Amino acid sequence: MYEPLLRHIRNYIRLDASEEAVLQGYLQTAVIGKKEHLLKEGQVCNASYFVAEGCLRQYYRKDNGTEQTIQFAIENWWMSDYISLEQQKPSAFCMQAVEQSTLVYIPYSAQAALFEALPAMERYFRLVLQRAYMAALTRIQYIFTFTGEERYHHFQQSFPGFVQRIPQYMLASYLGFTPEFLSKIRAKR
Amino acid sequence: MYEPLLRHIRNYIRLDASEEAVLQGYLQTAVIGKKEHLLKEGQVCNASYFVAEGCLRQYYRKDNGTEQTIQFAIENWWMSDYISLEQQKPSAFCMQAVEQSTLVYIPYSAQAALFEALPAMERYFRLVLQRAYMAALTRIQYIFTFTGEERYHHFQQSFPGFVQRIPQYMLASYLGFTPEFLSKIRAKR
DNA sequence: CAATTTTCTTAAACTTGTTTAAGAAAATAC
DNA sequence: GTATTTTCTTAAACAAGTTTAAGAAAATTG
Repeated sequence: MYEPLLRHIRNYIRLDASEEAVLQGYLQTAVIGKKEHLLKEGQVCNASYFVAEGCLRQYYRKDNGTEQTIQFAIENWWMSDYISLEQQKPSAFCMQAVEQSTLVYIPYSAQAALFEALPAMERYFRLVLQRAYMAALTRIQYIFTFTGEERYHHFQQSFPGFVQRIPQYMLASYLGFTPEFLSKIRAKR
Repeated sequence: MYEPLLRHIRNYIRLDASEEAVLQGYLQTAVIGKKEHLLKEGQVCNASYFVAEGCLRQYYRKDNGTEQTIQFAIENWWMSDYISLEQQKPSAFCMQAVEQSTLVYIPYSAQAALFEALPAMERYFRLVLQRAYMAALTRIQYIFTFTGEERYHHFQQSFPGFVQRIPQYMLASYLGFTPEFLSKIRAKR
């Protein structure tokens, strides 16, 4: 169950077998069903989640009532609302399973002790966050550089197969347009 | 010269006086004039820069020749292309001083040794990157939730005075629209 | 301070994507 | 396996923001 995460960590830092055992002492696992929530707006986020299998999304509700997806997390991605987590304040976001998902997570209550016990994990998360940050900037770049249609085709090429896993309205909002417009794009082909 | 950075670090971790002295051994400072570049597209990024005074921006050139600003860094912000830095590959971005700026920076050549000498700095950068990542996600949220005009007014309220420090075409591209449209917005008042 | 370059403004025609509303197709629940 | 809910499609009128082009105002340079 922990193996996907351990494999991911090994790409960034070296932990010996005893350290990996210590790490597992601070982790929890969970299987969450489709459409179940890990976090609802107004709640305090109390863990960082690693997707071992499945898919999560982070979204919020706009004034007009529609849901705006701001991120997906597929296999080997971490997801959390780090602002809410770090400051223990209510989140503006929701986190939901797009499909049944297997998660490994660090409860907020265990986080500080984990970093004390295994300082190398600070580096791991520094590098994970560096990547996530750069991915977010790249996304901003795409939003400003390409039209909605171009972003859709690019997404489809970058994550072939993934488009089939999620409802189109979620993808449309992630790409920054309406489901109606996505239908229009698809009708062209 | 190092004081603004040391003050910033003290918000996140504790370093004693001797550790702060060690830290300074890995840092460099520079004063850079308006419009000078720290990085041009195609070059490998070779440092992370902390703005002690002044303002930097990160941008790239779109196909149509216009410059798209993706980030500003004002006092107490770090800026780098972490992808280019970490992988030592050519950057897609440019980094430029918007006004004369005083910088403290970590040369890539010193980075690994700094983290070995002061592991607490791993935590500092983990937290700095966490914030930067969340700021980028919040920005994506704003882009999708508000119209250009709303984003302009919101930016003006969030950073009063800053709007006066930068050319309008830079702000327009940061906010995701043309300078002509910004003129239109301003004409309304 | 005169000359040059950079930045800002205005306006009309145009493009991209939204809104509204209705029906069709899939998926899920009972 | 029928009923219900969820998701997807179509189309027309509309809104937000772009493009093009020209001139005006500021800032910078010599």
